[in-house]
Amino acid sequence: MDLNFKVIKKSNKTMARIGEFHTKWGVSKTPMFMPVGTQATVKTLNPEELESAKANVVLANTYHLWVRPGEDIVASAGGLHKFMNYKGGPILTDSGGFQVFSLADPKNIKEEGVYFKSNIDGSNLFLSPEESIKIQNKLGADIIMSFDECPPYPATYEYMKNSIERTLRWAKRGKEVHSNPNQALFGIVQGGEYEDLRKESAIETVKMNFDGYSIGGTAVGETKDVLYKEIEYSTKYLPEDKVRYLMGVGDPIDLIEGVMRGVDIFDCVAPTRIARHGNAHTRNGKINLRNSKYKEDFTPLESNCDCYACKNFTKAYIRHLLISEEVLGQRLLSIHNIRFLTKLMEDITSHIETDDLEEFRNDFYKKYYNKEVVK
RNA sequence: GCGGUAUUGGUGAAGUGAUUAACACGCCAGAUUGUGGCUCUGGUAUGCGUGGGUUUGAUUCCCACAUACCGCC
Repeated sequence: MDLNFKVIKKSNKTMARIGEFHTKWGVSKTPMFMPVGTQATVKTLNPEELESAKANVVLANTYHLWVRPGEDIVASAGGLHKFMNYKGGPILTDSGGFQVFSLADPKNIKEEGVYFKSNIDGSNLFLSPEESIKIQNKLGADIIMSFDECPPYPATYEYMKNSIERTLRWAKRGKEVHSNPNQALFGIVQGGEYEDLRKESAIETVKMNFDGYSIGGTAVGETKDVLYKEIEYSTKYLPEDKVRYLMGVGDPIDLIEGVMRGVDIFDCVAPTRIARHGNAHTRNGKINLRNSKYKEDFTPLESNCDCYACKNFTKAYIRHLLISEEVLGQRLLSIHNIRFLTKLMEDITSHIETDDLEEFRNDFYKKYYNKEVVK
């Protein structure tokens, strides 16, 4: 399915752009951050809370839903949206590629697919590109991903070359079996830190004419310099009129840098994971609410934030909840962190409008890290 | 009043006549990037009830005192 992506405004200074795409859930505006709901739920949050944090697209994971409860059960429920009662926007499913590679022994990555062990009971499982797409067809998300290999970092040039070529063959195999016309299918660019491989991967993937393009294999341990180059090496060879999705990146500064390099959408577990571990993003940096200095701090996480947590609760209370292991603490921080990133994307958008995103970046960086941008 | 037992960090406790007093919890701090994770990694008693004594050396042995608990009158 075509997402009818349109670029509304382009920066004259960077590759940043404002755009929108369309699904039956309406218009989705980019640049956008998508929270992750691996097991058909954004951990600790209900759909109303997601909407209150201005989430639009949410992610779910093919691997997890395949092993439990199984794609047939989700299909019987009427698809992911009905199963999880999410009406706030589109759902995107990851192919399972990333999970499989964290569970598989590298030598069990074969041409036909990947052999690995279940994280639940250790049983032997096999996932192929065709199977991944078929599962995603049944799960019924609006946007689905090709089954790719997410190579480790660092990987040798030889390894990476073989890997991207296999990922290209897998993309083709997946596309051939894709049978749900209501779903947009994305291809995934790989190639690690090697420009020529990113280029080859991008060009060959684009030739297959997907509904959008993902940039994968990033944020796997490389430095930020390398990450930004990987993004550039990829977006450079991707078409203007298709959505570009940088997978797994969610550090606030990386979102800005990504947009400046032409990325439209991002996802990341970080805002919800760090929330569950007691951390909150603020414009003045990340803070750990478990720290004793917040014991008597009766101010909100951020005084100018419009999220439910900031409008109703204090740091001292949230700290108390976290220390007492009350789940509301994790929930309030999750709401705040998601809203922090969706608000960041709104600010990025307005600075593309005024075409001064670099200044915004510098200012944000200075406040968040309490230092000047290096370079 | 007499007898017995006990007294180790914020808590529950282990332990030995002698290099850094175990472990757990708590507390303090850090990590976390297509979620195998309410997870992981660090730090946390200049001190073993108080005062004496024995000894080369005592938290560990002895004495007194204090406190607590349990018996008995």
